[in-house]
Amino acid sequence: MASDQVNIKRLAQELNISIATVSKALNDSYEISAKTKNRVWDLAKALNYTPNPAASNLRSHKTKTIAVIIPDVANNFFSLAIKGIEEVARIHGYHVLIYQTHEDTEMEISFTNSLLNGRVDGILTSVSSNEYNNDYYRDLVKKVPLVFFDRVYESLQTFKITTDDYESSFAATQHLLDCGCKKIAFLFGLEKLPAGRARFSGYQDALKANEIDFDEQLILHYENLEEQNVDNIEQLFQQHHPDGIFSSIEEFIIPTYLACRNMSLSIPQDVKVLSFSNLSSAKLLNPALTTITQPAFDIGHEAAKCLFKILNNKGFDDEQNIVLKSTLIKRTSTNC
Amino acid sequence: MASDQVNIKRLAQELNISIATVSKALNDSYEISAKTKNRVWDLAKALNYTPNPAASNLRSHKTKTIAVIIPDVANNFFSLAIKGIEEVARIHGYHVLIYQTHEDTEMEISFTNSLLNGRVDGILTSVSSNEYNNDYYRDLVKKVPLVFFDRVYESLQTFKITTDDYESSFAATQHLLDCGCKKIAFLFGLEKLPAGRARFSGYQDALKANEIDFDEQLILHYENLEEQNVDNIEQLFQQHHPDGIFSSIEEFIIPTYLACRNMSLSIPQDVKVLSFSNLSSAKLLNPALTTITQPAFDIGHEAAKCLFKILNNKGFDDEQNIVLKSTLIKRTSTNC
DNA sequence: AATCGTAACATTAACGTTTATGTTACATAA
DNA sequence: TTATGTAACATAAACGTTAATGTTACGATT
Repeated sequence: MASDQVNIKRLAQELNISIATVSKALNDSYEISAKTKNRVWDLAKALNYTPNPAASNLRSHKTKTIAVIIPDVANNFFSLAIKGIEEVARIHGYHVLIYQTHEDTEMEISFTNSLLNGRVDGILTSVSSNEYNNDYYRDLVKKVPLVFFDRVYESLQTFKITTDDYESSFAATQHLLDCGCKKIAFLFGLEKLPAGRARFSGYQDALKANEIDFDEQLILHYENLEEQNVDNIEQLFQQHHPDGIFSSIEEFIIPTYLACRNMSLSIPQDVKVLSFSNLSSAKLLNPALTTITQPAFDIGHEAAKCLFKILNNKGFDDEQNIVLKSTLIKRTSTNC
Repeated sequence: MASDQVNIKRLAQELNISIATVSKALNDSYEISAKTKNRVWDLAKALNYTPNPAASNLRSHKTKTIAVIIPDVANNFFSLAIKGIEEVARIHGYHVLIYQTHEDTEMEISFTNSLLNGRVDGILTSVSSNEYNNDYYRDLVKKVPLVFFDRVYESLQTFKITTDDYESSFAATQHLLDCGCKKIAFLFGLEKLPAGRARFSGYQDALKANEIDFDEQLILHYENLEEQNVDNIEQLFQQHHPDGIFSSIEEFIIPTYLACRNMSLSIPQDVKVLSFSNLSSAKLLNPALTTITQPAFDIGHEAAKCLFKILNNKGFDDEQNIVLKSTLIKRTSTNC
């Protein structure tokens, strides 16, 4: 585009040395004398040389690129996680590719497969909720360095970064019970995934620990349409009169508040509400919402660090589960 | 990793034809007979062949990759924009690289420069707020297909996707005036960028149109610390008693609500508040917040479409400004 | 029948690196 | 002295594509 592209051949010609020497000098090889290295470095800087990534990748099988595969970018949790990932990648001089699956396992697999031809050095993924597809990943982890975060598959030979879903869910349920709730509805999301099931178990076990019978009727499953969720929640109230709402995913918050508003139920007087959430404005809601907040940024940070650990050690038959703690932030919506 | 890598050489051997024929068949060249193409395609599918991106890129100078450079991923506006970009990219079979500048122009330029060696086919960018650096981009747009969105530099020979900042700002100010406000404070962000200045002008001109004197004292500049902003807003109230707040960036919302809460000012009785924002929970705030909402997803969508227009036409000395409309959503925070 | 055009392939040279394998010159060891 | 080791470079072969150029066979044209 500008004048002739500057590559190592050009540098070699100008310095009257071989291109191999230039390459090794640029890579700071021990084979090259300090004097020659400096000549190369100086000229490279003067001519504003940057190596061609395609050529380098083709030859060395290193791409300096990782991929992040997630359900949705426009989500408080995932955008924070990406932020964490991106920071670690930048420190390592790596590039970050983003793919959105829209909770569609088929698309997830399609994206993943498109990365197996050497486009990336590794993959960070948070799996889709619409299906549980352990088999695919069982093979995949053998083919490419892969780290799961938050939404993981179990018993796979790789790194998994999660949060203490069970414990935080138990604690949150206990908090509702402590506030006097007797009939706590559970708004169920991520049902097919370990994360969702752990949250559900925490809820169930907290009830059991307090000798409260589990009531199937108080479980509401997530639908993709916001209005549908509002309707469902209203129906739940009309039929079963819960005095507490435990929302296991952020997507239920707006429907819950809208339903309460529609039915003139006041939070927390008539019903106490809490939810898993990374909503920064939770404290400004009407009323301020009690949340179980996952350390989204840290999860991304940690996941990326694990991936680079694999990339540096080569041996990616390592397995490790890292569990970070979520925080229960008590606010007005669960005031006693 | 698995068995021998499957490449076109392997396909050629198995089919007993030349690698050139395989390559052309895979690319559906007119030179190859239908029969041969089918043999190649069938075997390629059978062996699960996917072309090596590095080799293809090295030879053809096409990367099937675009870069998105933005200040921050964990931001409602930008994450929605990315979502729009990613969708268009997927339709075109392109990959998307993400870079965060953290509002730092130096990092922005560093990222951008690292992409000029053929790593991407084009760049989408929303520039940092900490500096106005037209010069750099004046050269850049000649070197690489580039599309600006939302935060643009003016008078550059390329595509720019923006929103009607001036008009929506004017309308929002008019709305506050219509609700009876006499002293409207302006919370100023993006001051160095055309977007921020247009919002400010819209505010000023609306005042002028209503024969209200502009008061420098009612302007508050954004600080990076949330608490600092809270303090500043409280001070603003104590010293100048505004009856309306026009926040030109989303980041002022929480500080504004907190300041009002701290000072026991009730919205909208004591002061009416509105803000530029893509906060999905705006309607659930206490009180529900009137917003000027930018079509973030559409902006990303449109920006990506423009970039692909450039990539397909080759001629990227085209210039075009596309202006999308923001929406003023009136809610309780500006009730009369 | 000789010529030409062209469909359908093959040969081969890139693209810009990295790296395995030479090749020197010179210091050191035997 | 000769052999040996090694520092510091050069040569050349990959990596897996694409594309410019060659080749062949065969039907159409004159």
